[in-house]
Amino acid sequence: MINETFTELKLFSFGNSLKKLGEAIQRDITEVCKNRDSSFDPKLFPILYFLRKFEKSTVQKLADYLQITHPAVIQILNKLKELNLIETMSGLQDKRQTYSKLTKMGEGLLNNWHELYSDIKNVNNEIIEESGYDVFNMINSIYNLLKQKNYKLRLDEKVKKRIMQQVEIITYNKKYREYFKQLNYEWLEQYFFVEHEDDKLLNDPEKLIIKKGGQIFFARLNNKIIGTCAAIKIDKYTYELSKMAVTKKAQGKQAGKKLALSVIGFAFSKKAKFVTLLTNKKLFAAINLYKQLGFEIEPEEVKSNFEREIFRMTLLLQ
Amino acid sequence: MINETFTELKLFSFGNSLKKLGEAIQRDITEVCKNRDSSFDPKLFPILYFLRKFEKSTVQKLADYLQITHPAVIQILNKLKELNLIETMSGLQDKRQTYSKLTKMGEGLLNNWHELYSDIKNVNNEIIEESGYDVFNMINSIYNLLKQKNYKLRLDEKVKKRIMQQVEIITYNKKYREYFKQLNYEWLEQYFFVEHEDDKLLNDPEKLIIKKGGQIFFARLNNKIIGTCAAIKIDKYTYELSKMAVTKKAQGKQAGKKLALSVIGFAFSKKAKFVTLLTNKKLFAAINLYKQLGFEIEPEEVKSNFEREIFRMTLLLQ
DNA sequence: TAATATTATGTTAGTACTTACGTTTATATT
DNA sequence: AATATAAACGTAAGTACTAACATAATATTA
Repeated sequence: MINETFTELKLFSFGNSLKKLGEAIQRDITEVCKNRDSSFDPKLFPILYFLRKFEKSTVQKLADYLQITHPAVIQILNKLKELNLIETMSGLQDKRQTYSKLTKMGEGLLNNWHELYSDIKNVNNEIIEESGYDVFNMINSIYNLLKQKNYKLRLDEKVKKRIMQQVEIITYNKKYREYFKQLNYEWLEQYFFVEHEDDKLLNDPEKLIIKKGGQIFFARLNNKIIGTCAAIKIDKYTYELSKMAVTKKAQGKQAGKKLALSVIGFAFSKKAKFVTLLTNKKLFAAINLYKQLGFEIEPEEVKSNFEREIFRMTLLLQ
Repeated sequence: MINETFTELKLFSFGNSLKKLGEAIQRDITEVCKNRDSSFDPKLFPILYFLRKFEKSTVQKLADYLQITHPAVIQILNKLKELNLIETMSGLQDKRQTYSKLTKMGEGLLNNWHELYSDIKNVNNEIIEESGYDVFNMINSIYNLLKQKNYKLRLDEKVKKRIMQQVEIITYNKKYREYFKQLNYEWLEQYFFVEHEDDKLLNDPEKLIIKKGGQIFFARLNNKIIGTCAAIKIDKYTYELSKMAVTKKAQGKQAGKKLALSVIGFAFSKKAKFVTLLTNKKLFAAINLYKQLGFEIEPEEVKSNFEREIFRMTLLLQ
């Protein structure tokens, strides 16, 4: 029972599991090294090794190749300096740089350490081989996966998808009429102001939208109506996506996308050829959504009787 | 060129590589969570989750199942307490224990977090699946390998084997005669004192050992003689392993084992049936070595003319 | 039953990093 | 040439742990 819990949690914190395993191994190595005569410190080794191979190096170069931050490098370099294993000098051409190189003592120590270093490598190799897993390729492939598409993006996608699944779309029903008006008022008052034309439509949607062959959709999340959108019939071939409004509290939950998709679906089911809409230049998020769904901006800007800087977008249904 | 260096170092510090990968993933998760509305802290989650499932728990139980140390648990519990997410009470039967359980607020928060928790699990799962590696089994199998035979043991074996390979064994030669005496004096003076009987043998090994069909072996490491041991012929079937001495500076380098093996090999090549020796109760390390090589303690303790608490061990050659 | 060992928790200090920020120098842009 | 921007390094402080120690309660054993 407890093990099940643990397995579940492991998937949640598998980064931590990797970290802990790595730490356990490093701890063992450090402990073993400490108890040997020449007090080999495995933490210091990689930098010394690198300096032997390349004679001298700047801080940044060490940080890059050891894949640690530059303060970490500096802290190790300071220790090495205290132990007289390296010496540092500032760069000749570029005075910002600090070059480090091994002292005679450092080289000597490195030679002493070399055999223990090999032994440790052999033990690690033995463990990896015995485990039967290609640990290095695993590490690399996970690194690369995260480089291609970072964690944030992956999680954002998952969250959006989940929320979208939770949002239900329902069609018009008298008892929701007030929501149609309220949501649109909230939206209009936020961005513009409510005009007579709007008012008429919002107060009698049944007559002006439904009875004329259109439809009104509502988005529901946890039994609360959070958004609405209308499909208004223009002619046999054309429906207008209009009166899209999502309450501010529920933004980012993909309700708009789902509502728009419902309108498109409705038009398609009526065998229409076009879905068209009017939108305003400043509604960036909405415009992006429409583009994502395949709407294209009409070349000629339209002057409407609403006092807004608006233009038309149209989707061609196959 | 640099990449080669890096690959070599990676094998040396593969524990660190694992650790860094794990850290990178955890950092991403923590960052994403911080930027969400309800400031979900992934570090706090496992304990809350565990407490919901089991209602209450002691510190130790949490530490065991989360595989962290108890101070780590306490530090997280303190944070949870500050946030009023848990409350603690000391155990009723066992007053040493401290039980923690969720508050109403903790439960509520956990419910809020639950969906994001699932999303994170899904992302992790996605990454693991995309990588194509069975990461969890890998982690487990490495843990188990280290449980079966810990790192220290593995490394000790490697070091011993390497050093043993470096120690050469050579047979008697006039120019080494002084070493035979010196090394034994050093050893005798450390543990006992040099007696007349010893002195005779050490001063004329050629006459008293070699000419009587025995042999004297020397252990050489980096062109320095570090140990010696004699095979003294007792009769046609029996050789005595005697005058084993390894300089203190070179102890732990398996020279003793290699010398003993040389004596056994010598006796075997002479078609002997027994190798026997006298040793003292207080020489634990030596006794262990002899046991390891197959020597068995003779049941009756022997009174020798040396003033020591000694007994005989014998190896039966097949 | 007293002495000793073990267990459960708490505390402190250390470790091996990190992030955040500041300073100096170099490079690009206007 | 003046100025903005960026890079390299250094420092300080934080983080998420650990090891080591201390203390009190409980269990075991002579």
